[in-house]
Amino acid sequence: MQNAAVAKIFNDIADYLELADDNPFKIRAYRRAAEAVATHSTPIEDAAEAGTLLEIEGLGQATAEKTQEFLATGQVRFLEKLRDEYPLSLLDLLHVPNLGPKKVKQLYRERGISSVEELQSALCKGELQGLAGFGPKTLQNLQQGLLRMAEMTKRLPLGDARRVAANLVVALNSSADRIEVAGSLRRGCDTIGNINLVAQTNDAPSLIETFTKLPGVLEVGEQTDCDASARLHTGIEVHLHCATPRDFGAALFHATGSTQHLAEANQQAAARGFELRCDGLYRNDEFVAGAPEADIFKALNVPFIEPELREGAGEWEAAASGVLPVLVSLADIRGDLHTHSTWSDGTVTIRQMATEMRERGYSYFAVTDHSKALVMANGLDAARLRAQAEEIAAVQADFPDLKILRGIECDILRDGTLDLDDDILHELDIVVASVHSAFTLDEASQTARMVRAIAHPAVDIIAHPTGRVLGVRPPYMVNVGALIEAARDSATALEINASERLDLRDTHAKSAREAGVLLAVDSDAHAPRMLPNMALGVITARRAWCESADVLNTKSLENLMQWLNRPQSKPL
DNA sequence: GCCGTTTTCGGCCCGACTGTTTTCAGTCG
Repeated sequence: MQNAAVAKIFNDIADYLELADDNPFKIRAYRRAAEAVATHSTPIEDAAEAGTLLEIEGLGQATAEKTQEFLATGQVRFLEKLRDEYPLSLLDLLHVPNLGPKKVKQLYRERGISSVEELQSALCKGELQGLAGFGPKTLQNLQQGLLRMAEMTKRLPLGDARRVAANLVVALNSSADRIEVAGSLRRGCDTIGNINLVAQTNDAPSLIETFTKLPGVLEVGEQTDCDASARLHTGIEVHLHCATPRDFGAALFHATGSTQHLAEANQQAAARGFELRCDGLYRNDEFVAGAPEADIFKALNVPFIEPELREGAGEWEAAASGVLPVLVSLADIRGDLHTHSTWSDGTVTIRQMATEMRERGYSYFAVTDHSKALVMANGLDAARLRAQAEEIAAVQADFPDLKILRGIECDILRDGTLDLDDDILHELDIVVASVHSAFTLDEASQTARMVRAIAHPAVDIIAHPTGRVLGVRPPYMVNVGALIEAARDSATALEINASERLDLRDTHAKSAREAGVLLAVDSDAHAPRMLPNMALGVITARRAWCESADVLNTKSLENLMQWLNRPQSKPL
């Protein structure tokens, strides 16, 4: 499957054209082509072979030919020519926050800066002082941008890490009896520093050799008889630990962590007269349990603690006193309350989305396109929103078992008022409200703004409440505690946005749940390929100790409709 | 560069914000 490789070609071309200050619509066309290829559900080489590339929306004559050329020769001459003009490392500079194509080009032309490292060095040495357009504030912003980028690129977002790990497991599966993902990835942390794998095998040396020779491996680190580390081309480090059938469960338990959870596990074991070693649970030097992992909990006479709870945050006490939550699972999710269509910036029609939702087995979903303030996303005003109602009704007629809720993702304006008038909001089945502007307000203003929106009687859900995008943007400054209080007082749900954000994050979601605030786990899908992200949101909800009843969209349609018509205690 | 049609050209993605200016360029969503 070459879709990702072809998409990268088009994105690189778009980056280069941006540097060259080319026609912005041409650049957009390449980005669209990249998106179209990346989200194409079958291998692009199949379409190329069948001669149906032009049938893919977003691909035209030029991009189809370049796709063919890449598949045939492994390169695209047009891109090679662009590469001759600018060094490859220049593209990395485009990803520095606060740095766009114009300034990247200026830095390259006037200071010879062609990489992130060179920019860092020039900033440190004060070499950019006096450069036109680079005043003190800009230099400070660049310094902060570099810091943010360094922090973000060190860790992989959960979704990306899961894909990398899944590929590794597939690649190694035939060489081992069994392979499991462990570490922070198994616990479902929002970002992952390194990937831990535990394998069951009787031939560790040969598995380790296979592992270190995988095509994605950039450099091999330390090795022992049963452990190996390697850095992948993507920069992420992978640890492989080999265990025997006898101690596989203990190895998985230890590799899963967290450090705090393991420290408490040792205390718990000791208190019961056991000793927890790397290869199993012992009593008086006698092996008691080592596999499966669940046997260790059984021997300690506590219920199994789900990996998402293993953070040393009270899970051992809860287990010992029999009050561990029955965590929400993906199977509990009955619908998706935050999705987009071609009416705003989604890639598929309401009908196509409905088909996807039915395939996922949902009983309902909400069409929540952007509101008019988000001009770039072609946000809807009241007139278009009313026109959309007709299309929803028409599609609904063909989907008797799937309720399509009429909704909006309404912008919360700078002063906390909503982007649309009350009369149109009250016509809708569901109102999701969120912030897409003025991220730099101070904490008090941002909090007041959002609290005002939360208290609005028409608002049902606050989407991505802290505004972060994993690996892209940190949260804005806001008092989450105050948001939770306001949400509780007005019976407003807070979202765990499952795509690219994981916002609310686990700890905040836990506080919300403890305060009695309902959480909505939503995909915020702009394309069908984003629907499976729901799993990431559910993992985050599990890390927040959520049971099914804590999550709004586990409700049956009937109960959901009842909740949407709830009386809100606080008037505006 | 893609797309749709009024069909081989013209429209497509625009406004807010910031920092640097002294009337606006660059970046971002």
